[in-house]
Amino acid sequence: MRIATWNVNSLKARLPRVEEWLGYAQPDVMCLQETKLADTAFPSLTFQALGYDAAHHGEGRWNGVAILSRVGLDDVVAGFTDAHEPDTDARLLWATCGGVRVASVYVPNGREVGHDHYRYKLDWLARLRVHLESHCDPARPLAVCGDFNIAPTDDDVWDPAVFAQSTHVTPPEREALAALEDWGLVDAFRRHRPEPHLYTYWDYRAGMFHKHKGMRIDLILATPPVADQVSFALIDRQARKGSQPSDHAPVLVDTRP
DNA sequence: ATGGTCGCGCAGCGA
Repeated sequence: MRIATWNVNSLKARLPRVEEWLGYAQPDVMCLQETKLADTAFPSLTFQALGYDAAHHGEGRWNGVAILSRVGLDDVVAGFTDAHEPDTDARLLWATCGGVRVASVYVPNGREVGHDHYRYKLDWLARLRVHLESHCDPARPLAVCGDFNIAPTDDDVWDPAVFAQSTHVTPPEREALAALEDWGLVDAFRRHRPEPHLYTYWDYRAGMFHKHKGMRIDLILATPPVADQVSFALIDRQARKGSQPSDHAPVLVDTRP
């Protein structure tokens, strides 16, 4: 099974590129983030015509996550299901696809260290960990895919010195990510591709993509029943090139049957 | 890097 994730930075703006990508990459499950669409504007029929069932959790101008699947799409749940206030943002969607519980996640950016949004980011990640503890089992197939807005290690940024004291690399953020791994998730791409300086995001500004100055912040975190079966892993840099690209590239992993 | 571009939506914010 091929599982992919892509922060598309507006599905309306990116639909032609997404259709093109589905055509040549042929994922079985595709998680999308930053669709920036209301549910009523989500192009379900376009994906249906390409052979994909789809679920979307959106709010309109910002955020928005989706899961496309051609191996079944069941038990769809949007957001957290706990006793706390519902998340103000559309950042989390669950579905079961081909026997794998899948989450499409768009972790808050954090904006600045010390900002209210930075606290929201850390709280959001802690809440995700609690959700895993209460709803999921690390012994069963699970893949949490999306834009985590965290570079797990200094190997995942082009110049750690530039990012010192910045969001995406701070110890509290990395510890929050490590807490997910402590529960039982494995960075499936990294396990298969250990070499440093492989990125999934490059700022549109200043020709950062062409200078190879990026960050690896889009992750596929999977439990061992999935992660142990990965046979291939790729960041598709081609998708970051050409006309009207997202500022993120898709990430995919293949698992053995 | 903190200039430099996008997307949204029509000013300026968020990333």
